Amino acid sequence: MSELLASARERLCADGAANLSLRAVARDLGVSSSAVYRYVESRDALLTLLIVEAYDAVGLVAEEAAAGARAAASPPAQTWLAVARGVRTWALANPHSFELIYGTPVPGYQAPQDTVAAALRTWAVIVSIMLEGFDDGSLTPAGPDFDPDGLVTAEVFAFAGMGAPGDVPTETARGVVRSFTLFASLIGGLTAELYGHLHRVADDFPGVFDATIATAAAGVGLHIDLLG
Amino acid sequence: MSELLASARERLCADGAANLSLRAVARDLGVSSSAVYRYVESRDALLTLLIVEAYDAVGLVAEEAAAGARAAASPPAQTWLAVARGVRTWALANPHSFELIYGTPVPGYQAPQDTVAAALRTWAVIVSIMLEGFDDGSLTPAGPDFDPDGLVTAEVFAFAGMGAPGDVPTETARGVVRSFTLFASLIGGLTAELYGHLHRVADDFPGVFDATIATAAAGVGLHIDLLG
DNA sequence: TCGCAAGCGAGAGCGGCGCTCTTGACTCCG
DNA sequence: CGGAGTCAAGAGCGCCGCTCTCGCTTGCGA
Repeated sequence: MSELLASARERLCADGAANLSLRAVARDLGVSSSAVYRYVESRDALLTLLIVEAYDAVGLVAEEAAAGARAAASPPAQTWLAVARGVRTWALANPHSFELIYGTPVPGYQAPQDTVAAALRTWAVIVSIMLEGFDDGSLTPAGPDFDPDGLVTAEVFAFAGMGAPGDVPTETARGVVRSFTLFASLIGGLTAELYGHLHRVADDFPGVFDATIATAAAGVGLHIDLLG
Repeated sequence: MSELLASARERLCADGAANLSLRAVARDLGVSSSAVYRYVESRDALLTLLIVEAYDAVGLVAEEAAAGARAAASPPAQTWLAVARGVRTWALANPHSFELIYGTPVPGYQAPQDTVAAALRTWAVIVSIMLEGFDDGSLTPAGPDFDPDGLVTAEVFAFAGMGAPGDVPTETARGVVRSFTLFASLIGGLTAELYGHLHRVADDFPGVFDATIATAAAGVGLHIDLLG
């Protein structure tokens, strides 16, 4: 079973998610195609396993980057930059895994509950950075005013340890909503780079990525220093 | 040929890009599968045609939204909001077309020159809004300082009518780089919403989208009024 | 020690796919 | 009337996901 997953990972790296073939994995293992079905229910189930692995991998990368930055006493803004750079490095090294989770969903669509827990790890890192910014007062949003009521689910506030939505100060709730911009700029920036939308547009990809992340973060209120 | 494209569009809407089958299109047309190869070289070539159509469609939507906002004498920030909302509406109505251009590239990768011209339409809209902001002085970036030298290609400055990179003032060049954040937040926000990353996180999808766009735009220097 | 059940893999087979090649019908023009 | 060109159909190749049946092995209770 672990051999099967290893072989599938390899195939994924080589051919991409769309071309991942159960028969090819079976051939790699020197086994008949039907034998694979003893271990995995279907091709989609195999993909789901790889999706969970990918979520865990990117979550781990984000956690480690954040921990490293905090160990160096970085302010929240620099911690976020470190996380974003870490995720980018991972995505460039594992483009097919990135596709798997942030690209087009392959089947009709699914999202079994297993994937949700793994996906939360990255969100947790973002939330923790926002909270850190609230606490040390370095969070000074340039972002717009808006009414945050009803935008996000109660689960999110509970997840961030803020209690019921009614108990959350308006400015804090706005901060939570704004944190989506961190996520969106990260996914969007990586999508643009990996899928060729910067072709003939950007020359210095890491530089453009940093600038994109830092500009979006400035709207959120995290002022990243790119010159230091 | 036009019937073929129409049928392919229909199949795309129904089944998605990954499941678009040349044989199915042929069946819809009441024609043998081999007959389709008279008109289109391969499945990928058919997809490329649809990709160009999608780029043109989203470009047109963006242009019309910008024109409408300008006709109403909106400031650049509100024009950008109108464009983003227009693109979102289009993406929700045509999710498979959105996937085609901003999702995972289906084949190895290609990007024939045909697609580049169509893709530029959307960039042109973004650039025009930025220039408008420069001109009327409403562009006040909260974004970080960085050295913009060498980040973007000379083509971009030429495309924006700014001449050679050496002639562009540093702050203007920074603005051009920052405009990538508009693009990234748009793609990232839509990716997150369409591909289920806001599941159990956001309640009010249009509201979260607006807030995301406006927050990122604030970093760029376009201050969108969401309350008015 | 024997017998049986459970687990496992191989192979054949189904329908569908992209794509190619041959064959035959139809049209147009010298 | 006859050749040339255009077009579609059909068969066929190798691939895919998936199912089913059939043997082989293993292990365990009698």
